[in-house]
Amino acid sequence: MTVANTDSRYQVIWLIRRLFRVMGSVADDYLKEDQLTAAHRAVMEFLYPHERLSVPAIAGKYRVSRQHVQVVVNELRAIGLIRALPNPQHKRSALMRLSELGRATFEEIRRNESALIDKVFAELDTDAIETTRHALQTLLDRFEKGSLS
Amino acid sequence: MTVANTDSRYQVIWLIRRLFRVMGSVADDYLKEDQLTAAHRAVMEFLYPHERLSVPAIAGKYRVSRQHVQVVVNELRAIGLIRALPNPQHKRSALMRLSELGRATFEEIRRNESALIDKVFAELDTDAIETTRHALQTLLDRFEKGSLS
DNA sequence: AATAGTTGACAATTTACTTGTCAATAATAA
DNA sequence: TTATTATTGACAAGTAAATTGTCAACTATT
Repeated sequence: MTVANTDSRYQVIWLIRRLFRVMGSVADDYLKEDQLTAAHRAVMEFLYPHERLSVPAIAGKYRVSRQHVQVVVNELRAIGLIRALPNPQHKRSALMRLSELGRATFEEIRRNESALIDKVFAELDTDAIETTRHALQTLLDRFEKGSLS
Repeated sequence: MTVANTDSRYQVIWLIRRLFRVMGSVADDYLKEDQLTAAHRAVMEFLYPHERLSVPAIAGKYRVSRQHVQVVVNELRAIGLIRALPNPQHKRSALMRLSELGRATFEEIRRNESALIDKVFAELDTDAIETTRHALQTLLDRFEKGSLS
């Protein structure tokens, strides 16, 4: 036998790559309406559930360099989507949270995404989606645990 | 209600993004051993099942610019992983296929990936994986059909 | 034969980051 | 307390993987 034949597991990995690419191009279209990038959106995603996080904390969660998150956060502050709160734990490192405008903008982004999600998930039933979600979460846990040890 | 609460469908999308990121950093590690990039690997993937494709044909499948594929293909030819065959349909645009070395190299890459796949999929049973594969394939079809219309 | 489209090559640009450095501030150990 | 070490924000430079633009050589269409 040469190589494990293209089994379902391998295809899952390949599909994730393809999906990311095609999703990226679709998602960027409606983000551009607000002059935002995927990185802006990702930071807002972390802050949306009423989180107050410092820049280094976001970088830790997003697994991206602190300096890059700093730039993205500064841009979001400059256009008023994020506000800084004093950090009782640390005088230099303020906590970030979404402004009212930021929440509204993110919710608008989510509404656009929801419409798209309704379309692309239309053929799949609840059980299949939940199984998929659980499988992907398991994979992510394994990748993160395994690759960083 | 403000925005659809983070349901499974939404999490599936989010997980695909996260997985792509973490997979990329892992995958690049073993590709580097052969001095290859993800783009080289992707082109080889298209050619592996004994396909003979012109550069524009690969670009169409990979959904990447023709010019970029051209560069990647040229590099693969330069290091002997790909060979050009005359194209009966088109004199200028040769058909590309993996060389023996190319096939062997790609199979080696696959073996490395298989070892990793065994680890990360260990906790998931066959049914869950197949359900996930089918769901992701459906999503990809929908995204590709929907976004380009 | 004339015109329009495709292809390979090359260059410039863009995007989304990383890495490096520095001074200011904070945390920790003596 | 003081000395030392680590963290943070700001800025700069570099990088990888792509895109877009252009051109001449070919190929297809009418």
